[in-house]
Amino acid sequence: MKPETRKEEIIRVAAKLFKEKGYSAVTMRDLAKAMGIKAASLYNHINSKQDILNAIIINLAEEFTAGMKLVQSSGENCIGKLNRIIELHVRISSQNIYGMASLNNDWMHLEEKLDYYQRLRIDYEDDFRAILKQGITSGEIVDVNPEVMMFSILTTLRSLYLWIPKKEELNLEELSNTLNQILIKGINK
Amino acid sequence: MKPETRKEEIIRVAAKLFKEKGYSAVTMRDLAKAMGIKAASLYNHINSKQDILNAIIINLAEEFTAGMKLVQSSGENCIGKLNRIIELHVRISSQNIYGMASLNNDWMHLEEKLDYYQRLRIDYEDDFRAILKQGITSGEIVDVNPEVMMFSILTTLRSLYLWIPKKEELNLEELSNTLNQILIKGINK
DNA sequence: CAAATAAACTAACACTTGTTAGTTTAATCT
DNA sequence: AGATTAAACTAACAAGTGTTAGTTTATTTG
Repeated sequence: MKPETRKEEIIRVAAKLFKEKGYSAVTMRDLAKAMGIKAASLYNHINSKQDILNAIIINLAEEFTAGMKLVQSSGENCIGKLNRIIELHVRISSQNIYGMASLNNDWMHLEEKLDYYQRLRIDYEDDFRAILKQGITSGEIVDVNPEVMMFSILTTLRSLYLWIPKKEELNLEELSNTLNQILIKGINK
Repeated sequence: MKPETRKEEIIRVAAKLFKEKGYSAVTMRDLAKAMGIKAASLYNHINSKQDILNAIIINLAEEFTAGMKLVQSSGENCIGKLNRIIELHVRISSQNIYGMASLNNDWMHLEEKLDYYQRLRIDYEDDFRAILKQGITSGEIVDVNPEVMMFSILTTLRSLYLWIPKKEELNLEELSNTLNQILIKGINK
């Protein structure tokens, strides 16, 4: 593990502040104070406030996309793929508690990167939906509206960051298993 | 139905803008432009930007609290109460698509009303948890970690506002039924 | 018609915003 | 030791912020 650069440190601290107050409510002076320096000094390391948000969100979105591609090529059946998607979200969310807040709540402030983010998001949902539909066709899962199924599962998974920090006693493997029971058993035939 | 006052109209339009960009990113000049007047004119009707947010969030939070009290006194069994809670969220969310965004994403900017809001929220979750635990004790629902169950169900219900507007073809009763199948069948014995 | 009221307006305020320019300090390389 | 570089600093900017004061306009009421 190479040590964190100053730029990475700024982005990490920014993500924490963005989670607490949202991107728009965090000023560069707030961020500087949290770093123990003056606002102008931040610009030795980053180009703009906007670039910090871009880095946080796009890195995460690409990580989810890469994870989905692995799931698709895993050769598992539908239920197995859904299990893997749950594990994917549990892992990324637990490693990026702060960044996930920006991904969920501040993506609309992306500006130049907005179109690219939305493309990744739509593709991810298309891939997810395809897995569900294939599972319905093959008779693996119950024939319920796949949009509602996807919404229910994805919303829960996308909000894990809100909840994981409150439950230190629960280990992540146990969390994956419990979510699997709750989210998947209800649609498994 | 009495006609909407100018103040109510401002709050309604503000909620819409808050959903699109978040409370902090919406300026009083943005709101005025959306109303077709100048920013200063808003103050003939409202006391402050803060008061608009308070009105949006606290009204909704109290509506949820009142709904939960009705569910508690309904005399239904655990599964029946959970069904009613789903219907409660579907109803309130579909009637307050914009306000629900503020409730979920901008509650941290409440200031004076923050403690009161958090009290309502904690009480609501305590009531919800009590229903689940009682269901586990009575053998009505599966013995899975009730925290994870509650998180999964509540997160989905709290995010309905994101999704209802995209699915005009799905009527609300059908939505309640489908959610009931997905969220509850997985924990029903 | 006169008076009262609701609701808009213009102008301005004190403060905060992201960012730039230029400079100083301390550590690292040759 | 001298040169380079990383990373902080002070000072300032132009624009935007929520809000207030005082005024005008149009509608409603007595």
